Order: sequence, then structure tokens, then C-alpha cells
Amino acid sequence: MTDRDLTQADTVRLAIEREIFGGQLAPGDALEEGRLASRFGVSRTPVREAITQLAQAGLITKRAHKRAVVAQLDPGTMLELFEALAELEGAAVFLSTSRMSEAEKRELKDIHEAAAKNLRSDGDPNEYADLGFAFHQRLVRGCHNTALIDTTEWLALRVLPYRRFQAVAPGRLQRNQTDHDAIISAIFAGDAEAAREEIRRHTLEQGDALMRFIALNKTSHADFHPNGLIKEQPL
Amino acid sequence: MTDRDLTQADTVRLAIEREIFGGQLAPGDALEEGRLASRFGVSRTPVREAITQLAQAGLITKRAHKRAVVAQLDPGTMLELFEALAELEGAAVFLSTSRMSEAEKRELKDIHEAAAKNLRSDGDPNEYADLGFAFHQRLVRGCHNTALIDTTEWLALRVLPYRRFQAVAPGRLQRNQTDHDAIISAIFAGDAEAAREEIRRHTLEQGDALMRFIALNKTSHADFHPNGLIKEQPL
DNA sequence: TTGAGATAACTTGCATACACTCAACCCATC
DNA sequence: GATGGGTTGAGTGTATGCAAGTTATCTCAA
Repeated sequence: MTDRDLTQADTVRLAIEREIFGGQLAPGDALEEGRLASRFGVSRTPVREAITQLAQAGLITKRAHKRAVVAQLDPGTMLELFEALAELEGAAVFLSTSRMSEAEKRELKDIHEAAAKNLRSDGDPNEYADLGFAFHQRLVRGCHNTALIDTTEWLALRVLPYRRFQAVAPGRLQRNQTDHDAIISAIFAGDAEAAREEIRRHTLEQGDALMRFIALNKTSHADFHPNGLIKEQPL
Repeated sequence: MTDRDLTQADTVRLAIEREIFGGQLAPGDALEEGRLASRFGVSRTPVREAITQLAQAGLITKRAHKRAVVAQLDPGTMLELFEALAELEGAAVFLSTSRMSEAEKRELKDIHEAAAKNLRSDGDPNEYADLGFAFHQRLVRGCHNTALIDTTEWLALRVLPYRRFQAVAPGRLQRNQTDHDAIISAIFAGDAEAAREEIRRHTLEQGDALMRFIALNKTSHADFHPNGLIKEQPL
């Protein structure tokens, strides 16, 4: 919708997005137009516009005459999101298997092997997380269908503020790597149906693991706050 | 986002949506804030808000300092949309097969049989189209995953302004009914994988048929206008 | 002390005014 | 006749003011 020539509304929207994904704004936090306006040094008008866009994107919830609130995901909704994401990634990978170029497959394998190396050498977990993100992204983009890619990545974005916790579960990383192994194998074998099943199961289990982790560590609402959690459970 | 207590922005948005889906506003038509404002008897502010929401939903495209335009789908994008939709519907139906209640299956079958009856008796094609829409909707909603349902229906909405032409292709209706037959059979047999494949193929072919129809009938840009087409090719 | 109703403070929704952008047009220049 | 730079007008982006709705506080009776 906007590329070059960013309007102030766009700037504000991007800033708020970053804060949501970064965890500075936690699910449930209220967004008040006036404060945001003075914080960003603009009037309420572009702030309202940004909020409207974010609400439409599902990142925040808004009802008439009430304050906008960063979207709160109850466990049920979160499970649904992961299930939907699993299906979408499955669909994308199903297509990717036959559509990825040799170069794309090569790149995917490179990422996968870099992640393996990181894991063996006990490298930076944040780097591993980034590699995992890149892996999924290449996988999905391999389907070469912009509509499907956008839809999938949009869903992935919605659970991203929560997804950052998953790596803390013990043994999760190794399991993650094994799953990716299986996906790579299926793709290189040209078995689209197997690739679909592998990534479906993989993403579903990610969701389950995350849910369990949150359930186990949930003592008060504050624990849901990304920053709080990160501090309590450093990688 | 809003339910009771509609704000003016909501009213305007709904009105524009209706005009797009109804064909009064065709892909490519420009939306000028000032005119819309005076047409609806409100100021530009709520109109802008409505346009922002519609742009975020992908129904219209908007770039900074330029007029908003009803989203124009080039053939390539449209094919991609149909392919993505086919995959999403496939995923949803895959889940629906094991999740639909007996009552839901019953309802689905009722709709299907009503459509068959309409077809046999040469009934109102618009009614048949509505039944087809309801059929797909029940099918998708049977998966009981709100995220997946919303995503799928959102995609379906994007191609809806174009989809209305498909029924005009000769023999298309009968083929449609046969496809639905196969889907119903797979679901009642509990064969999720078969149900997925049936609806995937079905929706893909709908897209193909639509593309062919548009390509055949496209002599000038005006033919793209829903109203124009409807007039030229009465059902 | 507690709870319901009134009231004040705050926040959102909308209208209006103005600034800025962009495209088309015009006219001078080559 | 083609080209380029200013000009103008239509249209969008933003600021601000006000009305209406919501939330918090306070008051007073039970």
C-alpha cells in the first residue's frame, strides 16, 4: 500500500508495529491516541489512521468510543492460529516442492546447515531463531504464489510476539532441527505430500509446545508480557 | 472490530463494500474522498477512515497523495488468488471432514440438494449462485477454526467481484454440481484427503474457467465492468 | 463500610481549515 | 514543432476544535 514516500500515518504505524513485535507493547496494553500523538510529535489524525490500519490487520482490537488495545490472544485463539498457520504452511510447501528452483533449494539447504552448525557449536540462540525464521520464509516463498505467501506470512506475524518464547523449552531446538531435516528430505525427494505433512506436524507441535510453556509458567498476567518472560527465562 | 453502535466510518465502509461487491463500483474505479463525503453527507474524516480500512483489506489500492482505486486484479494475480483460495479451502475441508457435526453435514447436504433441484428445474441462476456460495461457506466453516475460516473467506471476498461471471460459461453449472457431489461423497465417507483434492481441483477450475471467460469476452476495458458484463451476458 | 447514582475528567468521533503534493496545462524558448 | 520550466487547480495529508460518549471520582444513603 505504501512504499517510498512514507506518510506520517505510515511512520506511526510502523513504529507501533515494531513495538508490538519487539515486545515493548504487550498484548492487552492500551493505545491512547493523544499520548501516542504527543510521543511521536504529530497530531491525533495520523495516529488514528495508523490505529485503524493496525486494527484492520488484527494486531490491535478496537471498538467504537473505546480505547484501542493490543490484540490479546487467549489460548484457544492461539491454538487456532497455529493450526491455521500449519495448514497454510503445509499448502505452501506442497506447492514449493515442485516449484522451487535448484538455486532456491540450495539456499534452503545452506540455511538449514548453518542452523545445524549453530546448534552443534552451542552458538547464539537468537541467531538460531533467525535462521529458523529464514528457513520457514524460504520454504513458504518457494511456492511462488504471492497471495499465499502474503497470507501465510501475515498469520506468522500474528503469532510472532508469542513465538519468541518457544526456544526456551529444553530439547526443543534439537527437535526443531530434526523436523527441518525431514522437510528438506521430502522436498529433495520431490514428495510434496510428505513435505506437507512434515511441516504441518512441525508447526502444530511448535504451537503445542508454546502453549504448554505458557501454561506452565503462567502465574499472573504479567508473565504474559514478552519482556517479562524474556527476563525470567533468558535464552 | 465493530458490531453494535456503528460509527459513520463503518457505515461508509459498509456502503462502499456493498457497491464493490454489487458491481456499482468496478475494479479500477477511482474513489475520491470529497465526492464520497458529500454523497454520504459526512465530512472527509470518516470517509478517509473507511478508505483506509478497505485498503488494508485489499479491496482497494491506495498510494500516498494519489486517489484510492478499487483494486484491479490482473490475470496473473487473479490466478494466484484462486490457487491460494483452492489451497485454503482444501485445508479447511480437510479438517472439516472429521470435525463437522452430523447436523452440519445434514445442512450441507440440504443446501446441495436444493441446488440440484434448482438446476433440474431450470430455476433462478442467482439463487443457484447463492446456494453455491452457502455450500462453500458451510464447507469451510465446518473446520471450526476461526482463524482459518476468516482467512479463507477474506480471500474468497477478494475474488467475489469477479466470480459472479463464472456461471455464464455453458455447462459450467452442471460441472459445478458434479464437483460438489464428489466433495459431499468424500466428506460422508470420511476421506479427508480425497475431500481436499476434490475441492482444490474444483476451485482451481473455477478460476481457470473464469479466466478463460474473461479472456474470451475481453474486447475493451469496459467489458471488465461487472455491470457491463452482466448486461452483455444475461444469465 | 459499601454500593448506587451523580458529576467531573478524559477520550474518542467528526467537522473544518489549511498545507502540501502532484499532474496537467500553458507559454516561452530552442 | 518539440521541449522544458513555471503555474494553477484538484485532491490528499495533517492540525485543531468541538460534540458526544466513556471512565473515574465523589457523594450520600443504607
